[in-house]
Amino acid sequence: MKNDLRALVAEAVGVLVRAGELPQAAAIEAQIERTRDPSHGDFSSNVAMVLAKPARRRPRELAERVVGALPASELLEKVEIAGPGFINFFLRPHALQAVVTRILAAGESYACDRSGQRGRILVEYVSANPTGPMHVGHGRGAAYGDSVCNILAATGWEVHREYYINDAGRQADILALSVWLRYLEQCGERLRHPRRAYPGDYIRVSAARIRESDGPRYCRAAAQVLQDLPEEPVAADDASDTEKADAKAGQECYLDALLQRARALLGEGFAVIRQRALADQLAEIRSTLEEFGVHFDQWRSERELVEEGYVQTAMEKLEAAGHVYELDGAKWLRTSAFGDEKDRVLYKADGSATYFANDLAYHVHKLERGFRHLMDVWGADHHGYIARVRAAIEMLTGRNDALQVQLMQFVTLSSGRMGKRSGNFVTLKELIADAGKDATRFFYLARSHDQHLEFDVDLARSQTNENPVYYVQYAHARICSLFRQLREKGFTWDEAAGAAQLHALRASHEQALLTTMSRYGEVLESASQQREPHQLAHYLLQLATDYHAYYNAHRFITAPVDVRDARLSLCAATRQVLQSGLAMLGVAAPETM
RNA sequence: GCGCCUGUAGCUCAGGGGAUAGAGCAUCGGCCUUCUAAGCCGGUGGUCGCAGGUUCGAAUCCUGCCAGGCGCGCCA
Repeated sequence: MKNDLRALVAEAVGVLVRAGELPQAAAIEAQIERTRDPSHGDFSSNVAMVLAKPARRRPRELAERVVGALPASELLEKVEIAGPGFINFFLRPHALQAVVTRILAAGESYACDRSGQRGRILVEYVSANPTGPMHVGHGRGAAYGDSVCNILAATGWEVHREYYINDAGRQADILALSVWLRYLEQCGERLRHPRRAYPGDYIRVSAARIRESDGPRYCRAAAQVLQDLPEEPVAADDASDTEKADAKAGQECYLDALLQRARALLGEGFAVIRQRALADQLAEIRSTLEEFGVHFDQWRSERELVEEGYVQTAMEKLEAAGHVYELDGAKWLRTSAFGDEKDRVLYKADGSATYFANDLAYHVHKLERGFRHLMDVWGADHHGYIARVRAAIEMLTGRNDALQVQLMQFVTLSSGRMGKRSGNFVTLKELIADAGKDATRFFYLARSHDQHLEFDVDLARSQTNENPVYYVQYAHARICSLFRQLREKGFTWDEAAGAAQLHALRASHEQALLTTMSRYGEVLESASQQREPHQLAHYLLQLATDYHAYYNAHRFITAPVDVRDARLSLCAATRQVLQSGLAMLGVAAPETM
């Protein structure tokens, strides 16, 4: 509908351009917008005000000319010029009513384009390290990524959803070490758990599982483990910042020494423990995401990517292209030549690859698989990482527009629910168990991802009218209930009669509801282009508001026969849009509440 | 110090060049013998962080401050 009007205005402007009344290039600026105030019609255009200056004419006078050049359209009731030069379009009631027929005919595919003709896009999201349970920050990226994918897939994109498993590198080693040290504890050895090792109870669980299945095979005497190792440095509470930084660095060194010792004492056993520990964490992550209704087409292992040679190939190409140099024993990538603020290390002085080296190979591999568009969903703390990945992609493919990164701002929990001690944070699983999948997803998605999110746990878990997610779900359930009542009372909804009676839907509540429903496609498209599911969440709240108001103002089952079927058609169409929109957010549309 | 995000009603947030700035919660007052009151109707409440600038028009764009968050690793 918006596009129809845009075409009309463009045509009128074209006529004026050809008549020499407007400059050539001006036409592109024309905008059509929904009005805020119904007295301004359904849509308005600012074209006359925008073109006034280049045309050297007064806005209202120009508006007259544009309106005069407007082709006839059966969509329009009237066109008015108002305010400083707005052209306001009033739709004929029929144009609005027809949306009901279109929705009911299209069903769940209403306003959707599932052709995939816009191209293939690979969306990587969550990708939480399998070194512990998912927390509430990961949940935001999961809900966002999943919903954006739903929206993209409904607006012409062929979407591939991927989770990158960071199962190589130092963090995975530290996980393994942490599990092993707990395992030793459970074998009766007395060791102090390192401060920078993973502290959570889930580490003990993994350790116990290994002990149960493999027995004491990996047990070594504490004295042997700690032999010749220095004390772990500790900074006092009142230490200066530099002292604390020194202690932290020392603790990392201590951890590295322990890692080396673990490898020496365990041999192949260390890799076994690491794989077991990673598998445990990954299983926990998978089950959490399953509960959250988040699915992936592919889980891609960093370790496998390395083993399959993709990193090696990428590094050779970068070296061949002369982008790599050595300094202080490390291999560096000249990313600063491609917009990064400094060069980055690919291989550390100890010969091991950085996370960045593997990750850039992964991104290039994504492009090689035929995805022209890549989207990554990251926490805002990874902001500084964007430039180097873009730089690497550009070095290897010549493209600087391939990767779009969406940053999730931080999540905090309301009312002091944040766990204070590390390893004791609130997990996503706990949040879902507490507030429910639907409320959790809706709360995440109702806020712009650009905005720090204060998650109101008490509100999300409350089963009262204060909780906004129920407001939308209730509108859907209410309509379902209406049709149940209809059957119970021996009435039927005659859809054909409803279609023929649509002209009866002229009440202000009906007009408002019809207008909101006709916006669905525009909102979906905007949410898709902006990658902003929260637009859809807000739209659904508005749609529910319009429906509840309508429901309270009118009767349906007991309405006069000449309007009853039309009203029921309107209700059925509303239910369809609610259901489709909630599906985009991954929130259930219950039939009863 | 540099980079990114944010500052809008008491609280949580939409709106991100357009017409009198919106919603939910909170608060105050109405509406259930009739299809779910997890609902509806109405009232109170805002110098859009501050100061300049651009524009016919600025909460929105630009600059500078102020405040908060997050980064600035041979961690991932």
